[in-house]
Amino acid sequence: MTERKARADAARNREAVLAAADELFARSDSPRGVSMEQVAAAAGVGKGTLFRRFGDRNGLIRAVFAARSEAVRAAVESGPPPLGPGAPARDRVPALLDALLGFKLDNRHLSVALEDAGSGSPYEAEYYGWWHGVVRDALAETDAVPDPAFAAHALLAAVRADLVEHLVAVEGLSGEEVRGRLGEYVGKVLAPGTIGA
Amino acid sequence: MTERKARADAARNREAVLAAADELFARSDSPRGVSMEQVAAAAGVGKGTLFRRFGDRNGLIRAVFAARSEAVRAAVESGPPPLGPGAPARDRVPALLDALLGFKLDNRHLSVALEDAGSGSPYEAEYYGWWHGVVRDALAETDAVPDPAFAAHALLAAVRADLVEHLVAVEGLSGEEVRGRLGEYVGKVLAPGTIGA
DNA sequence: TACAAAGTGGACCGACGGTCCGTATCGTCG
DNA sequence: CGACGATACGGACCGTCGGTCCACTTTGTA
Repeated sequence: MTERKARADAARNREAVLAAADELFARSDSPRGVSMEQVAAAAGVGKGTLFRRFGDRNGLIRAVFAARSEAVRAAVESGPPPLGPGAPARDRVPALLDALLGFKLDNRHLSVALEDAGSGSPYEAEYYGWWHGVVRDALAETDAVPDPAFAAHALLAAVRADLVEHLVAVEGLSGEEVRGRLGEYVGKVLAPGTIGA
Repeated sequence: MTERKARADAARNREAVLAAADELFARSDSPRGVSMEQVAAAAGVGKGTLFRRFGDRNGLIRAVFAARSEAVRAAVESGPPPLGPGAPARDRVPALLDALLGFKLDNRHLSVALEDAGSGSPYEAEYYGWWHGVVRDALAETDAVPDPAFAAHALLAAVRADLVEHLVAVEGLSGEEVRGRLGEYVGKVLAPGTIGA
C-alpha cells in the first residue's frame, strides 16, 4: 500500500520539455520543422525520456496544447458570462467562437501542429470533442439552427487553425479583422429567419 | 524551331502512375500509408520517374486530385444549372456545396491526403482558390451575407475532407444524411434575416 | 548505507522522401 | 535503314526522422 513518491526529476523534466516544445513550435514556421530530437535537445533531455513521457509526437503536441489551453478552458467552464456558463445562449455562442478564434490567433503554429492530419484527425483529439459539446449545447438552446450538432461542427470548422493562418498570413487580415468577420458570420447563422428549406 | 515530338512512353507512364496512385489512395485507410515507393512499384515504374514527373509527393497528390475532379469542375464551369452558371445564386450556392461534398464523399481518402497539412496548407492548393472564387461570387450575388469572401471560406470549411470523414466514419452518418445536414445549414446561412449584430 | 524501483539518454533501427547518374529508349535526319 | 542526340528511365544511394531498447544513474525507502 505504501506508494512510492513520484520522483522530482521526472516532473522537472516534464515541465522542461513542455516549455521547450512550446517555444519551438511558436518559433518554427512549419510544425513539421520541429523534430523530436530538437525538442529533446532544447529541453536538455534525452530522446528516450521524451517518448517515455509522451508516447509519441502526437502525445507531446497534445500535452503542450492542453497546457496552453488550460486558461480558455477554465474561462469557459467557470468564468464569467458571456463566455462562462449562465449567459443567454445567443450571446454565448459568439463569445465561445470568438474566444476559440482568439486562442488560435495567439497560438497559431501550435494549433496548426495539432490539427495537422499527420497527427491523426483533429476530430479525434479530446479538445475538439469538448469544444464541440459546449458549442452544440449552447446552440441547441438558441433554437436558431435545425441541427445543433452539425452546426457546431460547421462553425468550429470556420476557425480551423490553417484557415486562420491563411487569412492572416496570406490574405493579410489582422486578428481584429478576422474576429469581425467571424462575428458577423456567426451572427448570420444565429439570426432568426427561415429554418430548413 | 521544329519541336521534337514528346515521347510516347512518358505519357504512358504518366497515366500509369496516376491510375496506380488513385487506386492506392482509395484503398489505403490513411494517406500516410501510401509511400512513393509503393506508388512507383504499383505503376511499374522507377522512383526516379515518379519524382521527375511530379516533383514531389505533393505534386503527385495534386495531379491525381486534379484528374479526378475534372468532371465536377467541368460541371460547375459549363454544365447545366443549378450547378453550372446561369442559375439564380440562391439556388447555385447550395448546389455548389452539395456537389463539392458529394465529390469528397466519393473520394474521401484522396481528399484527406490533399488536405493533409503535411502537404502544405490546403489553402495554397490551386483547387481551393478556384472553389473559393466560385462560391464567393455566387454568394455575393445573393446579398445574404455581409462578407462573401469570409462566408465562402466558412462554408467551404464545413465540407473539409477530414470533417466529412469524421462524420461518416466516426459518427456513422450516411452520405445522404451529411448532405441533408449540410443543405439545412447552408439554407440557414442564406436565409433572409437580420444581418450583422 | 544498502537496495530496488523509477527514470534517463543516446546509440540504434527501419522507413520514407528525395537525388543522382549510368543506361535504355525514342524520334529524327542523312 | 542506320546512327546519333535528346529524352526519359530506374534503382542504388543519402539524410532525416519517428520510435525502440537497454545499460546506466538517480531517487526515495528502510
